[in-house]
Amino acid sequence: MPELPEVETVRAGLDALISGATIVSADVRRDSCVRLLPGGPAQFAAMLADARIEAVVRRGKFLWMPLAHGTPPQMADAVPAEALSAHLGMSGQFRVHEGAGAPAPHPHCRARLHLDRGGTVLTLDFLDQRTFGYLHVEELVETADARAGGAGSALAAVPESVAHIGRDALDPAMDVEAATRAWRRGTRGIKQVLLDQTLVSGIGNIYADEALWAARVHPERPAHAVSAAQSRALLDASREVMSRALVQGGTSFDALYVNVNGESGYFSRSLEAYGRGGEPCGRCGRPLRRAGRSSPARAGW
DNA sequence: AGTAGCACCTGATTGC
DNA sequence: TGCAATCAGGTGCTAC
Repeated sequence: MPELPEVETVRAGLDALISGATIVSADVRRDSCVRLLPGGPAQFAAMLADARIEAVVRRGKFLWMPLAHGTPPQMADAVPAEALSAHLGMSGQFRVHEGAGAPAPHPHCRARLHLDRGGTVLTLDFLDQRTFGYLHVEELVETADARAGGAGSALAAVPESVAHIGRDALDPAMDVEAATRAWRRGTRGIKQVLLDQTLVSGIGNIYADEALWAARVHPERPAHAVSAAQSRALLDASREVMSRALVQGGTSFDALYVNVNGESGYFSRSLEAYGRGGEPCGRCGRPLRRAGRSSPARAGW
């Protein structure tokens, strides 16, 4: 499943291939992959036509591409007000084909965008087997934390649907003290809190389990019973394991095949906890016990 | 306000 | 063999 490292791999791949390209047309092959607009998929396609993709940006697991329309003389100070946003859900993928004669759309292809990058024909397919992902065209809005962002963040605005999402674990502008303080409020199990994208974004089921294992904190421990030191250890562990995954995801990446398949195992050999219920713990050798719903397991903390 | 629970959807796997 | 139940999982909405 795509979590922060997988989505960042996709973002970097897309950015290299389609930034600066103009959208010629959009072909929505399954209406429900486009978020509700008053005019439906037709409006979606109309809003994209002739727009130029300025960049590919990410916060947590959310992706978006600020759009510029037309080429007015005063373009220099024109700030994109709109973006094509995307969420990969559980199974979303982007694939780019360069040149004319793109292959027939895959059965899971939900939308196909035709692009032009300086005269080169590009085909951008959005694939999504389980259909939890989506595409959307929406306004960019300023958020308080975007304005307060310190050094390192170029983010000035985020799509409306991302406004409630917290800065992600690898964002240099994230406020560590505020984040760990927020984590320790409330009665929910700490794993639930790690998965709450409004506090710190980007952490999903896999990396939550890995961080909990590394920091030796039980996933069902009430958040208020987690110490400040443990909370910082959890954040550090999340960053560390996601950084390692990102390096591996980034290396095995083919320029024209933007890989998003989080299950494809490039990092799975390194996992200590996720999906390992019943297997021996890498620290103590005792079997890992499943904890909670579909949570992996834990032993030896 | 904070939290639990469910809906959303499809393909693979398991059970009868 | 064939069909039905189960699972997987991120997000967003509703209800308590």
